[in-house]
Amino acid sequence: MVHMCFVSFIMGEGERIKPTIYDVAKEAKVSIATVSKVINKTGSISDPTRKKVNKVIQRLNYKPNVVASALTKKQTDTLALIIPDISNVFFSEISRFIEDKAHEMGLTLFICSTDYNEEKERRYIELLQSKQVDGFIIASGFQNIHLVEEFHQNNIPVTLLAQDNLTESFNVVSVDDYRGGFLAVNHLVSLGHQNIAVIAERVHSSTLRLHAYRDLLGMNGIPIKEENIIRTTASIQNGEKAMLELLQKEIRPTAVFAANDILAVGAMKAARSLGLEVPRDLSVIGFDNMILSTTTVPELTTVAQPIKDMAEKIVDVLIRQIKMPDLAKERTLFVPELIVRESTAQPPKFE
Amino acid sequence: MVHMCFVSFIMGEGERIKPTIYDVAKEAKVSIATVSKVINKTGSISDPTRKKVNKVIQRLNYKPNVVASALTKKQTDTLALIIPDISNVFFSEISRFIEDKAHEMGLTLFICSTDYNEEKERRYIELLQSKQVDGFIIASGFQNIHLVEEFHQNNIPVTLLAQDNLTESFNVVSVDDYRGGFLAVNHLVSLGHQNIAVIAERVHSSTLRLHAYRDLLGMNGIPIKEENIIRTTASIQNGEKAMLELLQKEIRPTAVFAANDILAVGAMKAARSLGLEVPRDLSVIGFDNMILSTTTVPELTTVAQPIKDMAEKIVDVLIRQIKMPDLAKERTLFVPELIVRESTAQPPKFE
DNA sequence: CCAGAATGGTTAAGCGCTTTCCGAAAAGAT
DNA sequence: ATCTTTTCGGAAAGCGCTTAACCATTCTGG
Repeated sequence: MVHMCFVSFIMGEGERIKPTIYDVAKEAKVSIATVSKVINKTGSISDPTRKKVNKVIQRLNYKPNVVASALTKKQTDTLALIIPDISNVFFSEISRFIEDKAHEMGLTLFICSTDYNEEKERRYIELLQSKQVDGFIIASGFQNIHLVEEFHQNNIPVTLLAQDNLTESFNVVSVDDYRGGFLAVNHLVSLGHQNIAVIAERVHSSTLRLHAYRDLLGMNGIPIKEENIIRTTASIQNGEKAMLELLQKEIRPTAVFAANDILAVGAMKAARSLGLEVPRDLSVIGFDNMILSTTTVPELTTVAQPIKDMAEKIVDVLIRQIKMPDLAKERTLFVPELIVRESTAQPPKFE
Repeated sequence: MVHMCFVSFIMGEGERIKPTIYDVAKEAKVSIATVSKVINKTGSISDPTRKKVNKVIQRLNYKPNVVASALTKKQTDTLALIIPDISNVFFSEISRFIEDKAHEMGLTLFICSTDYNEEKERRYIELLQSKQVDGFIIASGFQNIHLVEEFHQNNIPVTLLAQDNLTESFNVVSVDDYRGGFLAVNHLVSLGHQNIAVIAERVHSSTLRLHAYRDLLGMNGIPIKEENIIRTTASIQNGEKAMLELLQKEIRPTAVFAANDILAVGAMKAARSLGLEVPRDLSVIGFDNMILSTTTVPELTTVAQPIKDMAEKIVDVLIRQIKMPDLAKERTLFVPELIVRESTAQPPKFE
């Protein structure tokens, strides 16, 4: 008799209906409250009844319906991660670390790609609010920061990843972009480069990296030529196009600082297509230290972000904010690291 | 008076409480049933009341709680995508297409990385069942297919992506791996290669590609040397290691078929580290046509999968299965395409 | 031996929605 | 003018769970 399955589990077509907490309670001859308590390890339940209930749970293969529990607890244990594009390696790598950390903390993640598109941003944000996610992580590249401020004011927990905003105070974790830009350009300058171009994205973090570029050139008495600075969006093609344009100049740059590795790869392709050799004729430095930077020939010199640490930190910060909404907001800046590989060298000598 | 916000929306600390359907109903002086009907466009509601209700919804900035509606409708409009690793470009690219298609169909996606690890697979699957996802997409690389069979028998919709299984009948969409392997090896053979190595993953799809290799060599009267075949898992390092080993032989292969682009990139690195030039000394062909294959020097010849079409097809199939569970299962095979770039050439001539 | 404190378990309300069933009113048919 | 439909909207049950409040034991110490 022990393993008999009772009638309510068999339907017309032989379809199995999922057991509910009521079924478990009935089988174990206790109330649903008791079952709930053993599942959640709350209240005080004696050892015998706990075992009894657990046995029934096993036998019926009962899985609590967390939709129902989310409704009562007003908490879904679900986070939303909003990024521009999961197929961009930078975001997929960091997403992976965020997923792992979230999962470790018992949370599940919706990952949504918004393509730098305000309409998609709005649609996803509304949808995810409807889905009652417990908090949002907004990654760099989010366009309509105003949207975020909106629900920030409604006390919905948000943290910003590699993205800052001055009009409202958010929790943010980021790499120190200024410092990263500094490291990159300083590397080029100390190799002897004077004519350094920049290909940067049109996002805030790139702007900070660009500030470092200007300041550093200034500190070294190197004149800044605006036509050496191109802003675009991250893609290999765009990097290539930008570099082609930069190499078109009468006096062409001997080095280029690409604000991320994708653009750097494009730059290398452009150089190659013009018959230039990297790093002999052109030094290239990237940013992010993505897997890409080790697959190029020559391998790419770049600036690494500690994305695993950043990922874990941002989940921690978000969870803290969910639990204690009134805590003061904080910014955490991680320090980047220069990774010297093969794509940078001294500038060619002209007599 | 029009924009007055009523008391229940202001709490002690100035915190706003989300309005519920009751608040809308009260404000609009209708029943909650009516509000529900205008939101879902069900039942029959006169134009004036519909407008009235919508106006209140606007004013209160009401967003339906889909957790509650999921509980009553027993449907979460959420899908689970289980892959080995989102930071692997192949999976992040295909995930992106799946996300887009799912979103277009009104569904949200949980993307979960299981690292070829049975324990993680089990944990995620159980969690997601608890979260009441409407269906699963299981991508290639899933280890414990037995787990899947289990809930397949519980009538939980599952479709397999680029993964087949013979013991149970699932809906599957995949590329025609055998044909893809055929295209790749045939390309090498017709360039004149006789000594062709293979680096393959330990997954079913790679096995099929390997079958094509064997059959094709057989058809061309080329003897198959088992020591030319290495099986490993996908990573640049593993590709490199495998290639190094293959190049250690007395008579070394003149070409290698890597079962995916990641391994191919590793193979190219190995060749380069031994001072060999691709394709002059070694032809390399990959599989998948990932973005990686255009960033290498030389660019990688590979076999492309129509991943966008596959992604769209698989969510269509899954949705169909969710709606009509009793339909017969089907396999959809997409045909791959050879993309010739720079990494393959005729074998070196020896006199 | 009994008041008071633990301990172990139950009852019942309620989370925010969907949906069936029903009744009233309006519209059409005779 | 009366009867039948149709249209519109409401009442209420219920989805599967959590939790506050409560009650019944058993345990403790004076």
